[in-house]
Amino acid sequence: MTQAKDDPLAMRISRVLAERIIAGALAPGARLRQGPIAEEFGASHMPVREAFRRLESQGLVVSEPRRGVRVAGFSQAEVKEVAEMRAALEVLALRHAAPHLTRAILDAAEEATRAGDHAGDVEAWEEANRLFHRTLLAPCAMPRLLRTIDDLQAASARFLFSGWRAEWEAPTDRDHRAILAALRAGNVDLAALVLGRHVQWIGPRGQDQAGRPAGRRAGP
Amino acid sequence: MTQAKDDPLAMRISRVLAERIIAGALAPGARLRQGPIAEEFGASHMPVREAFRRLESQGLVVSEPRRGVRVAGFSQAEVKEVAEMRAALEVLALRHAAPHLTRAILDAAEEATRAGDHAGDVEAWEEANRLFHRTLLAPCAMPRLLRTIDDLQAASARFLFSGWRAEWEAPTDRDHRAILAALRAGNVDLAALVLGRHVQWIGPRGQDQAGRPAGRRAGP
DNA sequence: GAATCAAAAATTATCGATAATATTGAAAGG
DNA sequence: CCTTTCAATATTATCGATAATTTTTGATTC
Repeated sequence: MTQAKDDPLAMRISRVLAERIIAGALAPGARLRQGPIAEEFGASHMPVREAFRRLESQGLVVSEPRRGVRVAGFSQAEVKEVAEMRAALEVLALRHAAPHLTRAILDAAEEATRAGDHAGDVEAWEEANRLFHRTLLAPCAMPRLLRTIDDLQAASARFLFSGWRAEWEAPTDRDHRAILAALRAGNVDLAALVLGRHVQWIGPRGQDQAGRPAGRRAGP
Repeated sequence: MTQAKDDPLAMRISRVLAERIIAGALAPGARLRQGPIAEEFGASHMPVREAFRRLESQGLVVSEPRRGVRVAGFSQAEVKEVAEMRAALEVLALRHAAPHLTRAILDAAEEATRAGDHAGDVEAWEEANRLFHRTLLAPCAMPRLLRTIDDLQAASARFLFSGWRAEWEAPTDRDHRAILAALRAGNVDLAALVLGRHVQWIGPRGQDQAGRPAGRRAGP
Protein backbone atom coordinates (compact mmCIF):
# COMPACT_ATOMS: atom_id res chain seq x y z
CA MET A 1 0.00 0.00 0.00
CA THR A 2 2.62 2.45 1.03
CA GLN A 3 6.08 1.72 -0.28
CA ALA A 4 8.21 -1.09 -1.56
CA LYS A 5 10.12 -3.28 0.80
CA ASP A 6 13.59 -2.29 -0.30
CA ASP A 7 13.96 0.50 2.20
CA PRO A 8 15.64 -0.09 5.50
CA LEU A 9 14.19 -2.67 7.84
CA ALA A 10 13.80 -0.04 10.49
CA MET A 11 11.40 1.82 8.26
CA ARG A 12 9.23 -1.21 7.68
CA ILE A 13 9.16 -2.03 11.37
CA SER A 14 8.25 1.49 12.34
CA ARG A 15 5.45 1.53 9.81
CA VAL A 16 3.94 -1.68 11.10
CA LEU A 17 4.20 -0.56 14.70
CA ALA A 18 2.73 2.82 13.82
CA GLU A 19 -0.24 1.12 12.20
CA ARG A 20 -0.79 -0.96 15.29
CA ILE A 21 -0.62 2.01 17.60
CA ILE A 22 -2.92 4.09 15.45
CA ALA A 23 -5.39 1.25 15.08
CA GLY A 24 -5.38 0.75 18.82
CA ALA A 25 -3.98 -2.77 18.69
CA LEU A 26 -1.34 -1.49 21.08
CA ALA A 27 -2.95 0.24 24.00
CA PRO A 28 -1.67 3.52 25.41
CA GLY A 29 0.92 2.92 28.07
CA ALA A 30 1.81 -0.52 26.79
CA ARG A 31 5.51 -1.24 26.88
CA LEU A 32 7.24 -2.04 23.63
CA ARG A 33 10.06 -4.45 24.30
CA GLN A 34 12.78 -4.62 21.75
CA GLY A 35 13.48 -8.29 22.24
CA PRO A 36 10.11 -9.76 21.31
CA ILE A 37 9.65 -7.24 18.51
CA ALA A 38 13.02 -8.06 17.02
CA GLU A 39 12.12 -11.72 17.15
CA GLU A 40 8.74 -11.16 15.55
CA PHE A 41 10.32 -9.41 12.59
CA GLY A 42 13.22 -11.83 12.45
CA ALA A 43 15.55 -8.92 12.99
CA SER A 44 18.11 -7.90 15.55
CA HIS A 45 17.85 -5.09 18.06
CA MET A 46 19.37 -2.39 15.90
CA PRO A 47 16.55 -1.88 13.40
CA VAL A 48 14.00 -2.10 16.19
CA ARG A 49 15.71 0.65 18.09
CA GLU A 50 15.83 2.83 15.01
CA ALA A 51 12.14 2.23 14.51
CA PHE A 52 11.57 3.32 18.09
CA ARG A 53 13.35 6.58 17.50
CA ARG A 54 11.20 7.22 14.48
CA LEU A 55 8.01 6.50 16.36
CA GLU A 56 9.20 8.76 19.12
CA SER A 57 9.64 11.63 16.72
CA GLN A 58 6.12 11.04 15.47
CA GLY A 59 4.85 11.26 19.00
CA LEU A 60 3.42 7.76 18.95
CA VAL A 61 5.64 6.45 21.73
CA VAL A 62 7.45 8.04 24.59
CA SER A 63 10.91 6.89 25.54
CA GLU A 64 12.38 6.96 29.00
CA PRO A 65 16.11 6.38 29.06
CA ARG A 66 17.11 2.99 30.35
CA ARG A 67 13.46 2.19 30.80
CA GLY A 68 12.34 1.49 27.28
CA VAL A 69 9.54 2.93 25.25
CA ARG A 70 5.82 2.75 25.75
CA VAL A 71 2.86 3.69 23.63
CA ALA A 72 2.08 7.35 24.14
CA GLY A 73 -1.10 7.97 26.04
CA PHE A 74 -3.49 10.62 24.97
CA SER A 75 -5.44 12.62 27.41
CA GLN A 76 -8.11 14.94 26.23
CA ALA A 77 -5.61 17.75 26.62
CA GLU A 78 -3.19 16.04 24.26
CA VAL A 79 -5.87 15.40 21.68
CA LYS A 80 -6.86 19.03 21.83
CA GLU A 81 -3.23 20.06 21.48
CA VAL A 82 -2.83 18.01 18.34
CA ALA A 83 -6.08 19.32 16.91
CA GLU A 84 -5.04 22.91 17.43
CA MET A 85 -1.62 22.35 15.94
CA ARG A 86 -3.25 20.76 12.94
CA ALA A 87 -5.63 23.66 12.59
CA ALA A 88 -2.85 26.21 12.65
CA LEU A 89 -0.62 24.32 10.24
CA GLU A 90 -3.27 23.12 7.82
CA VAL A 91 -4.58 26.63 7.47
CA LEU A 92 -1.07 27.81 6.72
CA ALA A 93 -0.64 25.04 4.17
CA LEU A 94 -3.95 25.77 2.55
CA ARG A 95 -3.13 29.44 2.11
CA HIS A 96 0.04 28.49 0.30
CA ALA A 97 -1.58 25.73 -1.69
CA ALA A 98 -4.54 27.81 -2.81
CA PRO A 99 -2.80 29.61 -5.68
CA HIS A 100 -1.72 26.26 -7.09
CA LEU A 101 -5.03 24.49 -6.83
CA THR A 102 -6.28 23.46 -10.23
CA ARG A 103 -9.70 22.29 -11.21
CA ALA A 104 -8.38 18.74 -11.40
CA ILE A 105 -7.05 18.85 -7.85
CA LEU A 106 -10.33 20.14 -6.48
CA ASP A 107 -12.15 17.39 -8.34
CA ALA A 108 -9.84 14.80 -6.84
CA ALA A 109 -10.50 16.19 -3.36
CA GLU A 110 -14.22 16.03 -3.98
CA GLU A 111 -13.88 12.45 -5.09
CA ALA A 112 -12.11 11.69 -1.81
CA THR A 113 -14.98 13.25 0.07
CA ARG A 114 -17.45 11.08 -1.80
CA ALA A 115 -15.39 8.02 -1.00
CA GLY A 116 -15.58 8.99 2.66
CA ASP A 117 -19.34 9.25 2.52
CA HIS A 118 -19.60 5.74 1.20
CA ALA A 119 -17.08 4.27 3.58
CA GLY A 120 -18.28 1.24 5.45
CA ASP A 121 -15.98 1.47 8.45
CA VAL A 122 -13.86 3.98 10.31
CA GLU A 123 -10.65 2.86 8.68
CA ALA A 124 -11.98 3.50 5.19
CA TRP A 125 -13.43 6.81 6.23
CA GLU A 126 -10.19 7.87 7.86
CA GLU A 127 -8.22 6.98 4.77
CA ALA A 128 -10.55 8.99 2.58
CA ASN A 129 -10.42 11.89 4.98
CA ARG A 130 -6.66 11.86 5.03
CA LEU A 131 -6.59 11.77 1.26
CA PHE A 132 -8.86 14.81 1.09
CA HIS A 133 -6.60 16.87 3.27
CA ARG A 134 -3.46 15.68 1.60
CA THR A 135 -4.77 16.36 -1.88
CA LEU A 136 -5.72 19.88 -0.96
CA LEU A 137 -2.57 20.75 0.97
CA ALA A 138 0.18 19.02 -1.01
CA PRO A 139 0.38 21.78 -3.65
CA CYS A 140 1.77 24.14 -1.04
CA ALA A 141 5.08 22.45 -1.78
CA MET A 142 6.38 22.85 1.76
CA PRO A 143 7.86 19.46 2.62
CA ARG A 144 8.59 20.07 6.24
CA LEU A 145 5.14 21.46 6.88
CA LEU A 146 3.52 18.50 5.15
CA ARG A 147 5.59 16.04 7.13
CA THR A 148 4.57 17.65 10.39
CA ILE A 149 0.92 17.65 9.37
CA ASP A 150 1.14 13.97 8.49
CA ASP A 151 2.40 13.13 11.96
CA LEU A 152 -0.37 15.14 13.53
CA GLN A 153 -2.95 13.42 11.37
CA ALA A 154 -1.68 10.07 12.55
CA ALA A 155 -2.14 11.17 16.13
CA SER A 156 -5.64 12.38 15.32
CA ALA A 157 -6.51 9.09 13.70
CA ARG A 158 -5.55 7.30 16.88
CA PHE A 159 -8.12 9.24 18.77
CA LEU A 160 -10.71 8.72 16.07
CA PHE A 161 -10.27 4.96 16.15
CA SER A 162 -10.30 4.78 19.91
CA GLY A 163 -13.69 6.44 20.09
CA TRP A 164 -15.48 4.90 17.19
CA ARG A 165 -14.34 1.40 16.69
CA ALA A 166 -17.73 -0.23 16.93
CA GLU A 167 -20.74 1.93 16.17
CA TRP A 168 -20.12 3.70 12.93
CA GLU A 169 -22.07 5.35 10.22
CA ALA A 170 -20.49 7.44 7.52
CA PRO A 171 -21.39 11.06 8.09
CA THR A 172 -21.89 13.28 5.08
CA ASP A 173 -18.97 15.60 5.35
CA ARG A 174 -20.44 19.07 5.10
CA ASP A 175 -17.19 20.77 6.06
CA HIS A 176 -15.27 19.23 3.21
CA ARG A 177 -17.89 20.37 0.77
CA ALA A 178 -17.97 23.85 2.22
CA ILE A 179 -14.20 24.09 1.89
CA LEU A 180 -14.31 22.98 -1.72
CA ALA A 181 -17.11 25.36 -2.55
CA ALA A 182 -15.22 28.26 -1.03
CA LEU A 183 -12.08 27.36 -2.95
CA ARG A 184 -14.00 27.03 -6.20
CA ALA A 185 -15.43 30.46 -5.57
CA GLY A 186 -11.93 31.79 -4.97
CA ASN A 187 -12.70 32.62 -1.35
CA VAL A 188 -9.54 31.37 0.29
CA ASP A 189 -10.21 33.14 3.58
CA LEU A 190 -13.51 31.36 4.02
CA ALA A 191 -11.98 28.01 3.08
CA ALA A 192 -9.23 28.55 5.62
CA LEU A 193 -11.72 29.52 8.29
CA VAL A 194 -13.82 26.40 7.77
CA LEU A 195 -10.76 24.18 7.59
CA GLY A 196 -9.45 25.58 10.83
CA ARG A 197 -12.68 24.81 12.60
CA HIS A 198 -13.15 21.48 10.86
CA VAL A 199 -9.82 20.13 11.99
CA GLN A 200 -10.53 21.03 15.58
CA TRP A 201 -13.82 19.20 15.62
CA ILE A 202 -13.30 16.53 18.20
CA GLY A 203 -16.37 14.44 17.59
CA PRO A 204 -19.30 13.52 19.76
CA ARG A 205 -17.29 11.95 22.50
CA GLY A 206 -13.98 12.84 24.08
CA GLN A 207 -12.48 11.18 27.10
CA ASP A 208 -15.15 13.03 28.98
CA GLN A 209 -18.22 14.41 27.35
CA ALA A 210 -16.94 17.91 26.75
CA GLY A 211 -16.74 17.58 23.00
CA ARG A 212 -16.69 21.26 22.22
CA PRO A 213 -13.30 22.28 20.87
CA ALA A 214 -11.74 25.06 22.85
CA GLY A 215 -9.86 26.96 20.18
CA ARG A 216 -13.09 27.91 18.46
CA ARG A 217 -12.59 31.59 17.98
CA ALA A 218 -15.13 32.46 15.32
CA GLY A 219 -18.84 31.97 15.36
CA PRO A 220 -20.65 28.92 13.96
CA MET B 1 24.94 23.42 29.90
CA THR B 2 22.06 21.34 28.76
CA GLN B 3 21.74 18.04 30.58
CA ALA B 4 23.79 15.59 32.53
CA LYS B 5 25.72 12.86 30.83
CA ASP B 6 23.72 9.96 32.15
CA ASP B 7 21.26 9.85 29.29
CA PRO B 8 21.87 7.57 26.37
CA LEU B 9 24.99 8.01 24.34
CA ALA B 10 22.89 8.53 21.25
CA MET B 11 21.38 11.61 22.82
CA ARG B 12 24.73 13.14 23.60
CA ILE B 13 26.01 12.44 20.12
CA SER B 14 22.95 13.93 18.49
CA ARG B 15 23.27 17.03 20.63
CA VAL B 16 26.87 17.59 19.68
CA LEU B 17 26.17 17.02 16.00
CA ALA B 18 23.16 19.31 16.17
CA GLU B 19 25.30 22.05 17.64
CA ARG B 20 27.82 21.66 14.87
CA ILE B 21 25.20 21.78 12.17
CA ILE B 22 23.47 24.78 13.68
CA ALA B 23 26.74 26.60 14.19
CA GLY B 24 27.68 25.91 10.59
CA ALA B 25 30.72 23.82 11.43
CA LEU B 26 29.15 21.18 9.23
CA ALA B 27 28.24 22.66 5.87
CA PRO B 28 24.95 21.93 4.16
CA GLY B 29 25.24 18.87 1.96
CA ALA B 30 28.20 17.48 3.87
CA ARG B 31 28.04 13.74 4.34
CA LEU B 32 27.98 12.39 7.87
CA ARG B 33 29.72 9.04 7.93
CA GLN B 34 28.93 6.79 10.81
CA GLY B 35 32.37 5.22 10.97
CA PRO B 36 34.45 8.31 11.73
CA ILE B 37 31.81 9.74 14.02
CA ALA B 38 31.60 6.54 16.01
CA GLU B 39 35.35 6.59 16.34
CA GLU B 40 35.40 10.21 17.41
CA PHE B 41 33.00 9.52 20.25
CA GLY B 42 34.62 6.23 21.11
CA ALA B 43 31.33 4.53 20.39
CA SER B 44 30.03 1.91 18.03
CA HIS B 45 27.71 2.37 15.10
CA MET B 46 24.48 1.83 16.97
CA PRO B 47 24.34 5.05 19.00
CA VAL B 48 25.51 7.02 16.00
CA ARG B 49 22.70 5.69 13.89
CA GLU B 50 20.19 6.49 16.58
CA ALA B 51 21.56 10.01 16.73
CA PHE B 52 21.10 10.24 12.98
CA ARG B 53 17.44 9.32 13.26
CA ARG B 54 16.98 11.99 15.86
CA LEU B 55 18.67 14.63 13.74
CA GLU B 56 16.56 13.55 10.83
CA SER B 57 13.39 14.12 12.78
CA GLN B 58 14.63 17.58 13.67
CA GLY B 59 15.17 18.30 10.02
CA LEU B 60 18.86 18.92 10.45
CA VAL B 61 19.94 16.08 8.19
CA VAL B 62 18.36 14.21 5.36
CA SER B 63 18.76 10.50 5.03
CA GLU B 64 18.77 8.52 1.83
CA PRO B 65 18.46 4.79 2.37
CA ARG B 66 21.66 2.88 1.81
CA ARG B 67 23.34 6.13 0.99
CA GLY B 68 23.84 7.66 4.37
CA VAL B 69 22.85 11.01 5.77
CA ARG B 70 23.95 14.48 4.85
CA VAL B 71 23.49 17.86 6.42
CA ALA B 72 20.22 19.34 5.25
CA GLY B 73 20.57 22.25 2.93
CA PHE B 74 18.43 25.29 3.31
CA SER B 75 17.25 27.26 0.39
CA GLN B 76 15.51 30.53 0.92
CA ALA B 77 12.25 28.69 0.40
CA GLU B 78 13.04 26.34 3.25
CA VAL B 79 14.00 29.17 5.56
CA LYS B 80 10.74 30.89 4.76
CA GLU B 81 8.85 27.67 5.38
CA VAL B 82 10.37 27.31 8.81
CA ALA B 83 9.69 30.93 9.64
CA GLU B 84 6.05 30.65 8.72
CA MET B 85 5.60 27.44 10.67
CA ARG B 86 7.18 29.11 13.65
CA ALA B 87 4.91 32.09 13.32
CA ALA B 88 1.79 29.96 13.20
CA LEU B 89 2.80 27.75 16.10
CA GLU B 90 4.32 30.38 18.35
CA VAL B 91 1.21 32.47 18.02
CA LEU B 92 -0.86 29.45 19.00
CA ALA B 93 1.43 28.79 21.95
CA LEU B 94 1.31 32.40 23.07
CA ARG B 95 -2.47 32.47 23.05
CA HIS B 96 -2.52 29.47 25.33
CA ALA B 97 0.30 30.72 27.50
CA ALA B 98 -1.15 34.20 27.95
CA PRO B 99 -3.63 33.33 30.71
CA HIS B 100 -0.82 31.78 32.72
CA LEU B 101 1.71 34.54 32.34
CA THR B 102 2.61 36.00 35.68
CA ARG B 103 4.43 39.19 36.42
CA ALA B 104 7.53 37.17 37.28
CA ILE B 105 7.52 35.41 33.93
CA LEU B 106 7.21 38.63 32.02
CA ASP B 107 10.08 40.06 34.03
CA ALA B 108 12.20 37.04 33.19
CA ALA B 109 11.41 37.48 29.51
CA GLU B 110 12.37 41.13 29.73
CA GLU B 111 15.62 40.18 31.35
CA ALA B 112 16.31 37.81 28.45
CA THR B 113 15.71 40.66 26.04
CA ARG B 114 18.17 42.83 27.92
CA ALA B 115 20.73 40.07 27.81
CA GLY B 116 20.26 39.91 24.08
CA ASP B 117 20.88 43.64 23.73
CA HIS B 118 24.17 43.32 25.50
CA ALA B 119 25.27 40.21 23.67
CA GLY B 120 28.70 40.42 22.16
CA ASP B 121 28.28 37.83 19.44
CA VAL B 122 25.57 36.06 17.50
CA GLU B 123 25.70 32.95 19.62
CA ALA B 124 24.99 34.87 22.80
CA TRP B 125 22.27 36.85 21.12
CA GLU B 126 20.67 33.72 19.75
CA GLU B 127 20.69 32.08 23.15
CA ALA B 128 19.05 35.08 24.74
CA ASN B 129 16.51 35.24 21.96
CA ARG B 130 15.67 31.59 22.36
CA LEU B 131 15.29 32.07 26.08
CA PHE B 132 12.89 34.95 25.54
CA HIS B 133 10.61 32.90 23.35
CA ARG B 134 10.83 29.85 25.54
CA THR B 135 10.06 31.78 28.70
CA LEU B 136 7.01 33.32 27.17
CA LEU B 137 5.65 30.20 25.52
CA ALA B 138 6.43 27.45 28.03
CA PRO B 139 3.41 28.25 30.24
CA CYS B 140 1.11 27.04 27.47
CA ALA B 141 1.86 23.58 28.83
CA MET B 142 1.58 21.89 25.45
CA PRO B 143 4.61 19.62 25.26
CA ARG B 144 4.27 18.52 21.69
CA LEU B 145 3.82 22.06 20.49
CA LEU B 146 6.85 23.22 22.43
CA ARG B 147 8.97 20.40 21.08
CA THR B 148 8.03 21.27 17.52
CA ILE B 149 8.78 24.93 18.11
CA ASP B 150 12.17 24.04 19.53
CA ASP B 151 13.09 22.13 16.39
CA LEU B 152 11.98 25.02 14.24
CA GLN B 153 14.00 27.44 16.32
CA ALA B 154 17.07 25.31 15.79
CA ALA B 155 16.53 25.46 12.06
CA SER B 156 16.12 29.22 12.27
CA ALA B 157 19.29 29.59 14.26
CA ARG B 158 21.16 27.79 11.52
CA PHE B 159 20.12 30.41 9.08
CA LEU B 160 20.93 33.19 11.48
CA PHE B 161 24.47 31.93 12.02
CA SER B 162 25.08 31.36 8.36
CA GLY B 163 24.32 34.96 7.53
CA TRP B 164 25.89 36.80 10.39
CA ARG B 165 28.93 34.99 11.51
CA ALA B 166 31.32 37.88 11.13
CA GLU B 167 29.85 41.35 11.21
CA TRP B 168 27.62 41.62 14.19
CA GLU B 169 26.19 44.29 16.40
CA ALA B 170 23.48 43.63 18.94
CA PRO B 171 20.28 45.22 17.74
CA THR B 172 17.89 46.59 20.32
CA ASP B 173 14.99 44.25 20.05
CA ARG B 174 11.97 46.46 19.61
CA ASP B 175 9.68 43.55 18.80
CA HIS B 176 10.39 41.78 22.05
CA ARG B 177 9.62 44.92 23.99
CA ALA B 178 6.45 45.56 22.03
CA ILE B 179 5.29 42.02 22.77
CA LEU B 180 5.98 42.42 26.46
CA ALA B 181 4.24 45.76 26.59
CA ALA B 182 1.17 44.34 24.90
CA LEU B 183 1.08 41.41 27.28
CA ARG B 184 1.47 43.64 30.29
CA ALA B 185 -1.43 45.68 29.02
CA GLY B 186 -3.46 42.51 28.65
CA ASN B 187 -3.67 42.91 24.88
CA VAL B 188 -3.03 39.33 23.81
CA ASP B 189 -4.20 39.90 20.25
CA LEU B 190 -1.64 42.62 19.68
CA ALA B 191 1.10 40.55 21.28
CA ALA B 192 0.24 37.64 19.01
CA LEU B 193 0.21 39.87 15.97
CA VAL B 194 3.64 41.29 16.71
CA LEU B 195 5.04 37.87 17.56
CA GLY B 196 3.75 36.43 14.31
CA ARG B 197 5.48 39.14 12.32
CA HIS B 198 8.59 39.11 14.46
CA VAL B 199 9.24 35.43 13.93
CA GLN B 200 8.95 35.79 10.20
CA TRP B 201 11.50 38.55 10.05
CA ILE B 202 14.24 37.10 7.94
CA GLY B 203 16.93 39.68 8.50
CA PRO B 204 18.77 42.00 6.16
CA ARG B 205 20.11 39.27 3.95
CA GLY B 206 18.63 36.08 2.64
CA GLN B 207 20.22 33.80 0.10
CA ASP B 208 19.32 36.52 -2.32
CA GLN B 209 18.53 40.03 -1.26
CA ALA B 210 14.76 39.67 -1.10
CA GLY B 211 14.55 39.86 2.66
CA ARG B 212 10.88 40.74 2.88
CA PRO B 213 8.95 37.89 4.46
CA ALA B 214 6.06 36.72 2.38
CA GLY B 215 3.56 35.76 5.03
CA ARG B 216 3.23 39.36 6.13
CA ARG B 217 -0.48 39.79 6.04
CA ALA B 218 -1.03 42.78 8.27
CA GLY B 219 0.37 46.23 7.94
CA PRO B 220 3.41 47.54 9.86
C1' DG C 1 40.86 12.43 -25.24
C1' DA C 2 36.39 10.89 -23.45
C1' DA C 3 33.44 7.19 -22.24
C1' DT C 4 32.78 2.54 -20.22
C1' DC C 5 33.07 -1.24 -17.47
C1' DA C 6 34.97 -4.03 -13.58
C1' DA C 7 37.31 -4.93 -9.79
C1' DA C 8 38.73 -2.74 -5.34
C1' DA C 9 37.80 0.08 -1.51
C1' DA C 10 34.74 2.26 1.39
C1' DT C 11 30.36 2.61 3.71
C1' DT C 12 25.91 1.38 5.16
C1' DA C 13 22.79 -1.96 7.23
C1' DT C 14 22.42 -5.72 10.02
C1' DC C 15 23.55 -9.39 13.21
C1' DG C 16 24.86 -12.02 17.56
C1' DA C 17 26.92 -11.33 21.92
C1' DT C 18 28.17 -8.62 26.19
C1' DA C 19 27.87 -5.20 29.88
C1' DA C 20 25.05 -2.24 32.52
C1' DT C 21 20.73 -1.19 34.55
C1' DA C 22 16.04 -1.83 35.98
C1' DT C 23 12.31 -4.93 37.66
C1' DT C 24 10.56 -8.55 40.34
C1' DG C 25 9.79 -11.59 43.96
C1' DA C 26 11.00 -13.71 48.08
C1' DA C 27 12.79 -13.52 52.62
C1' DA C 28 13.65 -10.95 56.78
C1' DG C 29 12.35 -7.52 60.01
C1' DG C 30 9.17 -4.42 62.27
C1' DC D 1 0.23 -8.01 57.97
C1' DC D 2 2.88 -4.48 55.90
C1' DT D 3 7.35 -2.61 54.67
C1' DT D 4 12.18 -3.07 53.43
C1' DT D 5 16.25 -5.41 51.57
C1' DC D 6 18.67 -8.27 48.54
C1' DA D 7 19.43 -11.46 45.08
C1' DA D 8 17.56 -13.59 40.69
C1' DT D 9 15.70 -12.25 36.32
C1' DA D 10 14.52 -9.52 32.53
C1' DT D 11 15.55 -5.66 29.49
C1' DT D 12 17.99 -1.98 27.71
C1' DA D 13 22.21 0.02 25.84
C1' DT D 14 26.22 -0.92 23.65
C1' DC D 15 29.92 -3.32 21.26
C1' DG D 16 32.69 -5.86 17.59
C1' DA D 17 32.06 -8.42 13.47
C1' DT D 18 29.65 -9.69 9.02
C1' DA D 19 26.84 -9.12 4.85
C1' DA D 20 25.12 -6.24 1.30
C1' DT D 21 25.58 -1.90 -1.39
C1' DT D 22 27.45 1.97 -3.15
C1' DT D 23 31.23 4.78 -4.66
C1' DT D 24 35.93 4.97 -6.57
C1' DT D 25 39.57 3.91 -9.23
C1' DG D 26 41.96 2.24 -13.08
C1' DA D 27 42.55 0.26 -16.86
C1' DT D 28 40.60 -0.37 -21.58
C1' DT D 29 38.26 0.73 -25.65
C1' DC D 30 36.22 3.77 -29.17
